[in-house]
Amino acid sequence: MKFEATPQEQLQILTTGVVDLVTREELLTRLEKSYQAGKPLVVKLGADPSAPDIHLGHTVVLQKMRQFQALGHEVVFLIGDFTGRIGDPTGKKKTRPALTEEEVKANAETYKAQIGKILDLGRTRLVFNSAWLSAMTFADVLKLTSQYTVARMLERDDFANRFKNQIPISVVEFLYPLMQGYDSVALKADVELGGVDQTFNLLVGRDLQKSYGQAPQVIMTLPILEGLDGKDKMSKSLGNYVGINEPPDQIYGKVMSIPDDLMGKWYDLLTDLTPAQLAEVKRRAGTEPKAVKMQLARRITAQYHGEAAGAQAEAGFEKLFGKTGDGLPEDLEEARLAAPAEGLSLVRIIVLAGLAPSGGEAKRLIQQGGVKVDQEKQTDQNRLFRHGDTFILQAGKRGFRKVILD
RNA sequence: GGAGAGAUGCCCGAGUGGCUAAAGGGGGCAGACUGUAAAUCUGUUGGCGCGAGCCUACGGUGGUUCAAAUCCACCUCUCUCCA
Repeated sequence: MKFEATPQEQLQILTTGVVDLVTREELLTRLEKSYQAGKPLVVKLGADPSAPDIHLGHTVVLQKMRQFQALGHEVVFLIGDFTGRIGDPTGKKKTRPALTEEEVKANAETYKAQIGKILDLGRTRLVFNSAWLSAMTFADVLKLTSQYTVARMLERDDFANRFKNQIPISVVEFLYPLMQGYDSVALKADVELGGVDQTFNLLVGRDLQKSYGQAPQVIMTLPILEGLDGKDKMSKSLGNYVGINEPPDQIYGKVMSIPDDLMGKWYDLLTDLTPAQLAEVKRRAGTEPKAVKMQLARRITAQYHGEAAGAQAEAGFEKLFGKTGDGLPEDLEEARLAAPAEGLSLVRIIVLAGLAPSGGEAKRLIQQGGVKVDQEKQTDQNRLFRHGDTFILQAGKRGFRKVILD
């Protein structure tokens, strides 16, 4: 194949926004060779098979993948199903259950549907590491483990800290980086991408490739995106994430709720503004933070749902929270509930409508003044509603339902 | 293999026989204030029940007791020191 961009141009594009690059020279050399031979580079990205919800944090790396792809390289999306199938003992009590083959497949499909919003699926290779890992014999594993020392393993921050603080480290955990590194060997990866927290694992891949007689992969790490709380990295388990599959209103609203200090970074990592535009945005952030944040929310929403949806989400937001709005969301989710003859209490309705996980929680919401029916604050948790009643129920800041009692 | 320490609610952590659904902190949620921001203040934070109350819960199992997170036995797991 032929490449449009010269190696130098490619290098320029690919290295922007990258935290660590090991090494720049190697990358350039590979790009040159690939350019001359008309042979695309193999670019690897690994994914956890058990958490198929792609969120904005993942997109930082995926966007880099797309750049490689757009330049004509071969991107490989690797699903680490092997570890998923074995189960993960590190979680102590809640030992992650081993995923079945069906679950892995289902998750892979979910991934596909989502990464398709960013990558060109037709030119993305989807692979499972069980393909080679499950075929390894114990002797193969020993050979693999003999390539690394405990001291080197303990270089990883995570391990070093736990070791120092006397927190258990399972021996299998030492195998994970080796497995991940071996994936690079199996794929003959030219480049591996990951978040900065993956640096150690990516470096292991380099070492192993050398051990197995391959040229070591170039590694590129990208910044970690903080989640909605502005403190921790965005992750599903912390609940501070924005999934790219979420409805427009959700995405818009969630983005609006991030701390101001985070706006700059989100602009950097999640939008494709030019450096000049970014500078302008950051300058304005100090004086008109709300407008700048709304623009951010709109842009991000539009990326996954289109411009129209972005604009609509913004209008909905204004209606809901703006000074001129009526405090109601644009699209109310309906909850049709079957009402018995004696009626249904407010508490039950809140639970049945899915606005609270338990009756106790619903009562709390009412007691704390967080529940409204048709915009009126409710104080009687036992208030009865009957067959035929229709009203707008609000529980908490964000929970709205149009309730219809049949 | 030997000796010792430990396992408590989402997390950290107090609690050594009843007053303990379990102090305190963090986090979460709600309210006030705002820009669904931050900061601050207040409240709340196992489940069921309108309620009296009932159920579940302090690593696991069994036991002592009118009564156990607390005492005993065994088990599981973790850490430390020695070998």
